[in-house]
Amino acid sequence: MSSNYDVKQEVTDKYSLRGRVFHKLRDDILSGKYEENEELKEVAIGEELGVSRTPVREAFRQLELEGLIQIIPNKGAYVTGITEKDVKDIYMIRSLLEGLCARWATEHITQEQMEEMEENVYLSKFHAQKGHLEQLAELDNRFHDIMYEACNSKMLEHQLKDFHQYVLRVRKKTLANKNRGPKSNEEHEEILQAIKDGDADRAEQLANRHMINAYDNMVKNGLHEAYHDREQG
Amino acid sequence: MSSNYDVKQEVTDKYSLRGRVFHKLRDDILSGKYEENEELKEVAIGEELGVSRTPVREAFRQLELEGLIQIIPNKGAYVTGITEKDVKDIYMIRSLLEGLCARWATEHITQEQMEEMEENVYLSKFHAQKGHLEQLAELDNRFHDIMYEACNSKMLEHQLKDFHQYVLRVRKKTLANKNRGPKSNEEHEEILQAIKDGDADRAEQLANRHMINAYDNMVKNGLHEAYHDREQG
DNA sequence: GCCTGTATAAGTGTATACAATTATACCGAG
DNA sequence: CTCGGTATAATTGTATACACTTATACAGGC
Repeated sequence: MSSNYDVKQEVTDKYSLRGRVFHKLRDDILSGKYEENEELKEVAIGEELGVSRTPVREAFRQLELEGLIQIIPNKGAYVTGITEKDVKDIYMIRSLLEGLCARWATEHITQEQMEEMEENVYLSKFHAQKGHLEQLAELDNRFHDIMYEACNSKMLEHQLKDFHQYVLRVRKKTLANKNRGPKSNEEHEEILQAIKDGDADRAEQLANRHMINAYDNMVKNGLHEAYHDREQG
Repeated sequence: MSSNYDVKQEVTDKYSLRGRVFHKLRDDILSGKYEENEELKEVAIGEELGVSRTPVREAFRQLELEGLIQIIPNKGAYVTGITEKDVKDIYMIRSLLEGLCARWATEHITQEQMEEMEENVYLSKFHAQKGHLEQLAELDNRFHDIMYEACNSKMLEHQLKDFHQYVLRVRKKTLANKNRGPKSNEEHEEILQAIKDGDADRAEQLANRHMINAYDNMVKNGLHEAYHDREQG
């Protein structure tokens, strides 16, 4: 677990060399600039970004914590691969935790958060009709973030954000699917309704199902091609 | 997600300075040598262990990932506090994940793992009768570790081990309670039986309940005194 | 007395030099 | 040609020096 429990710190991070290296490398890994299992060399990265090895090394330690690279002592840092099974496991785990999150959110959500969720769902409908996939993805992320905050548990929030980060690499592919966007938003609306009704059981169940549906959809639409020949035992 | 997905690395870690600093500091924090919110200074730690600041700094980054310290840029590293609510949240989250773990373990456990579990339960009975709390705690940990391995998901295993690590500081207190030891082992036996029967639903439910019981017991017996006046908003 | 600003000290951030480890290339023996 | 070993290079690990940021103390103005 790793990482930053404090949002403010992440901001501050951007102003330190280590922070900048960290964010740059993370973006590059998530965007697929580096191949899986590709070795990251300290000097090469350092020269590329115009910094010395020290901040690079420290950024590596952070990336390892985020699970994006694996550091083998005296050997090197390698971009971690996610197997299909890993993705599946994460979605199953997330399914449970998103459910718990929805339950707690039902009990602790503020008026303000509720309103932002409503706005989110409303806006999503519009962009879904127009086929604006980019905005739809953005709103989808935000919907979940609001719920993470609303659950009033920084432990759970942190966990879910970590997982979300982790599957981001894969998630792009599934959001490019035109059918899922609208369907996903319908489910958001149902979850929101349950929260508004104060029905924690139903909210949990729906959020649970929402994740499983997202996974099922992803499997049907291209997870395999995204990970064709990179599986490991 | 803080940390090491590879066991071999942890071993290797012990032979590097950074690794040694990391393990030493972790043990010290978990054993309560440092107060909550105490500041860890790079030079002081370095001098104490006879190393320079570099490995200390890198160890800090790892500890931050494990959630044991919080690093504030340009200020310092502070031992993180766990509030009562954090502990409660973690146990609720663990309850779900231990349940999932038991379910998957039912589906994937090997003959060898099953036998070690049986031996574990059997031995625990003996030590429970004798009142050997130390051994009982050890076996309790091991029981869960076996299940984590048996679930055949390195993602879930990693999560659960992280959480376990996190509450270790608190857990000591609850295991010192004479009543819980035997009761806990009885529950282990039931879980094992469900796994043996191939009844995944029951295994999940029992493991679920097992965690909640552990938490309830802890609350009744001294969590409060361990965390009396250190809560935060 | 309190507030503010500046000087000093302490501590972290970064760069670099050196040590240790690991990978690579080359050469010789079989 | 292949296998093994050694020398060399490349890369990571660690220590240290310097830069920058933050905290502290003290002095002066109000």
